[in-house]
Amino acid sequence: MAAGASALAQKLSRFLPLKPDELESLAGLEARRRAIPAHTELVHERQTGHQAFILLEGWACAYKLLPDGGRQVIDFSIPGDFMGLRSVLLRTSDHAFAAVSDILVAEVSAGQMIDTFQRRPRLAAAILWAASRDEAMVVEHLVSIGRRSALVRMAHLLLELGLRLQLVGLGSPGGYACPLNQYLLADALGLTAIHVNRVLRQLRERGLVTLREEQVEFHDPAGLHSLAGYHTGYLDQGEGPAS
Amino acid sequence: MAAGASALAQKLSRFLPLKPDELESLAGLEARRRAIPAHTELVHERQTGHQAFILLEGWACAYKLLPDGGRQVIDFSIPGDFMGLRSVLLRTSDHAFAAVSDILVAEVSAGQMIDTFQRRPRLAAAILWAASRDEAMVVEHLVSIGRRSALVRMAHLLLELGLRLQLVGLGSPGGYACPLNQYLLADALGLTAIHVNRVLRQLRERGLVTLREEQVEFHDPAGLHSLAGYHTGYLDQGEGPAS
DNA sequence: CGGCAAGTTGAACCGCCTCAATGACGGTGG
DNA sequence: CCACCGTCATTGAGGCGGTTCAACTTGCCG
Repeated sequence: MAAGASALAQKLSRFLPLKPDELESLAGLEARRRAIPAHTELVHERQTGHQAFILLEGWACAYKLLPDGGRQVIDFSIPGDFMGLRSVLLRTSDHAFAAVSDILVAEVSAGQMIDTFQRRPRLAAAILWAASRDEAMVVEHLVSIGRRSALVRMAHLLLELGLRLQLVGLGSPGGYACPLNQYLLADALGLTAIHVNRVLRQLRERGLVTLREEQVEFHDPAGLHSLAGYHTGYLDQGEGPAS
Repeated sequence: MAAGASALAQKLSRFLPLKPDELESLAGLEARRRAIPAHTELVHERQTGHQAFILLEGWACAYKLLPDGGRQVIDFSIPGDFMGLRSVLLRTSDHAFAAVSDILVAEVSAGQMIDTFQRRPRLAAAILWAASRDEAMVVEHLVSIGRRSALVRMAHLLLELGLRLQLVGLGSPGGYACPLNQYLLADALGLTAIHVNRVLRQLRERGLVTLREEQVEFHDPAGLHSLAGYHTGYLDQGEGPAS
């Protein structure tokens, strides 16, 4: 893989080494770029219009709002992630997207997607693999919220984000830059910001992990894995074709 | 659509009216049938071997087990649902499947799937639409567990199952047959069976809905919708092609 | 300097859990 | 035929995890 390849190209190459013509098609999907400032809503819930985004730089999140004003963050998007791929087939978007930090995205129309899928089946398979992996992450998230304690949930999330970032060349085993504040973490984990604060304190006091000044630092990765009961199976960190 | 068509054919036809040759291919996917008794595990977590199932009759559930013995049900499968579609691309299944009642399934190999996708692009789009819809349901489920009270969660689940069943010709606006016991509901909603019991009692005493002898009866659909803050957008109950 | 967003901490409350027990039902074997 | 069992539903009492409300701090920016 060429140096300087996009985060998405890096990620897909883990599943399937991409050929020059496939990389070219991928670059075509990433051509129509747009910078978006932090805290902007890209897509609102139930928005029609079939287009997806590829996140090139920065962090975003997918979420749903509730009638009572509450918010549930479905997942966080990092460079190399598709956003809104589902709305290419569904009539409307089933959730909203917002920029967490300043971000750079590529807009992809439904037509472009379908065209690429027909002309580049291997690339299509790789993109569907990535989408399946994202789905598996949502499922793991659901399990977290349903059956794990707040402490374990937080540990799990911080570990998962670390692994995902490493796959696209951001972050290291020791930590990573993380623009998420405690409100966002709370809405992701189904907690209040206040309790997130207490949970982070516990993790810090146990010498496991620190989140300070937008930086996550793992002090005891083994201890954290053990606390979180973490196994990476669902992430399928690609070691060649699955089939 | 022909009378007596499979539940899956009924469902897909809502998205895209299927042509005879497409219905034939679909029937081909549903040909290799197998009866499975209740409470049997079809696929265990991290199972390799790329195959999917189409549920033809009965109910099943997808779930993950936790180290502490807990269980989180990801979703329930009803006739016309695919199970394990994701494991066609992912190296291993990211969760387990079990039969809730006695069921009848069709086994579909990864090769068969890929072959059908290449030869019948319209059918492929319809199947991906159904898969996107399933994903949207998992997302809604996540929102429920993360941000809704136990009472609202339960109301939401019972309503959603009702709508899904109606789409494949099972159940009516007044209710439906439901083989789920309180333990299963608890593991789906992130509660204990004991609390499920109390929640069901509340719903009953408020005159909204009853679950007795494997039968759900809606006594006040409007009141239930209002309590659940239910809107059907994410279900995309198909009224013709989306694109 | 004043204002706002984000983080931190304490105290009281409550939704849901845990532990414990009881009842209803169908199946099974003596 | 009935004693026995396992499964499921039901109910009570007490406890804990996480919420709610209410400060107070810190840092940033105009």
